[in-house]
Amino acid sequence: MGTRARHTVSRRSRPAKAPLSRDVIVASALSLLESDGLEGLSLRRVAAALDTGAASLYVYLANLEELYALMLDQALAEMPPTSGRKRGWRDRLKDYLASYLSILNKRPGLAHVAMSTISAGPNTLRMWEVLLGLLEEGGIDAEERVAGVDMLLLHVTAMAAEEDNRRSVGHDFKRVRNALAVVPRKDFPRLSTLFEQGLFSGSGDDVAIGWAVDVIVGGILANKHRG
Amino acid sequence: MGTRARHTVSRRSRPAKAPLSRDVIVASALSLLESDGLEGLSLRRVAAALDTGAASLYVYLANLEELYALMLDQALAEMPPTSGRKRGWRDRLKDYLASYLSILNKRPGLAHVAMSTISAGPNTLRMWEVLLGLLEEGGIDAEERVAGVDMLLLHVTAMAAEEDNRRSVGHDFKRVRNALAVVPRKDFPRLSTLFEQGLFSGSGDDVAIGWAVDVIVGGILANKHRG
DNA sequence: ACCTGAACACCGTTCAAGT
DNA sequence: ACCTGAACACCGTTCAAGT
Repeated sequence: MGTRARHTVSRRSRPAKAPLSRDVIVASALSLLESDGLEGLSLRRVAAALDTGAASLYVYLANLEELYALMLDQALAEMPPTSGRKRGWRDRLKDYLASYLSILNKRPGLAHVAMSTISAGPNTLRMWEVLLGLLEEGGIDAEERVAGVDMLLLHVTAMAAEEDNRRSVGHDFKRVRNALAVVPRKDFPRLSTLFEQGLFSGSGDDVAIGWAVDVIVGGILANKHRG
Repeated sequence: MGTRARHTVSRRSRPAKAPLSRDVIVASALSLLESDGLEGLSLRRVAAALDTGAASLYVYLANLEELYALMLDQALAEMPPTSGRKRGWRDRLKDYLASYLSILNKRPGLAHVAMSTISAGPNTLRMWEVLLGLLEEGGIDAEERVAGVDMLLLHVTAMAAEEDNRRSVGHDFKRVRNALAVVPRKDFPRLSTLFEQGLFSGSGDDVAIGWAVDVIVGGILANKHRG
């Protein structure tokens, strides 16, 4: 084993040891989330991936909650700058929210993080700004714009969280189907009829989001026209 | 120490020792949730409240996840049998969903449980049945009834979860307000304008639920009339 | 200022052993 | 069949001690 071999080994095993920073921590956490899901994510594991101990992270983070908020905002960096095409504002709104949905769905558990965290990071604010602009373009009043964006984001986030459940529990979903199949017609006439007609597919996908956005936007507009 | 004293003490300290059952466990867990919130709830603590060890619970529960589902369904036992008054189906729908919201809001953390659990318990099914009936009364088609109930429940649950956050983090919410107050007008013109107009109150309460239900129901009806 | 090992106060779940 | 103590494999967070 000559000098060359020793040299190579030392370079490989300690490449300046990734100097640790908020960004590095958040990136590492997101990649852990993507590969192992929310159950596989912990401060200890993030630290281990960064070749250090969990205590070291507390120089950059107040707590786990803060890491969650940073992760969410970082993930939202992938949002398109604005929905490029011309078309109608309503279609662009649908596309934009579909982007949001797919960002959440790409990382198992991030939707749940989004449900329990309030981010005020730059990318989150930009998303709000874009959505407010789209509703403004649609001629929706200021007050209803705020409530509308809140409602749209809440709904898409919740849809993503539900989709997450469907994926992660897997056969628990089958348990629900079985429970429905056995439901007594006497007590639950509507449920059993609808089940027979195969109307409990468990949607939650790309189709469902378009429908939901249409319902919410259509509902806001309809409310306006009624006073 | 005579016989009498010994007798009394043994009665007091071990009143037949609460013979342990699914129902007892779930009731104990719900009361723990109500008093200490979700962070104060654990299998070990439920077991301790029942004067036993955590391992004993596994005779009645497969795991924590199952306890969550049982808790949710048990809490839903409080739902009114149906919204009693005559009035319109739409108002009764609003009241019914307001009941659901308040059941979730009474127990801090239950909304988050509801977001990550799929219950097929009797009380959950009854709630679905009632909601399906109300939308049927409203003349909404079968397919849209299912999607509509799903959407309504998802939304109210998500609202409750958000409300939960607002309460439990408390000053974190203030942090968001501060972040909004400082937002650069150049990059976020709409956000800063709306903030100045005081339109970020953080609603989420009884008013908001009526509005949201109106939007969703109105949206479903509006969609129908467009084809 | 930044990093760390060790400790603290917890978790859910399993399992061998008891009744 | 039901219950249990102890153990296993984890957590987030703190803190004294190092550089």
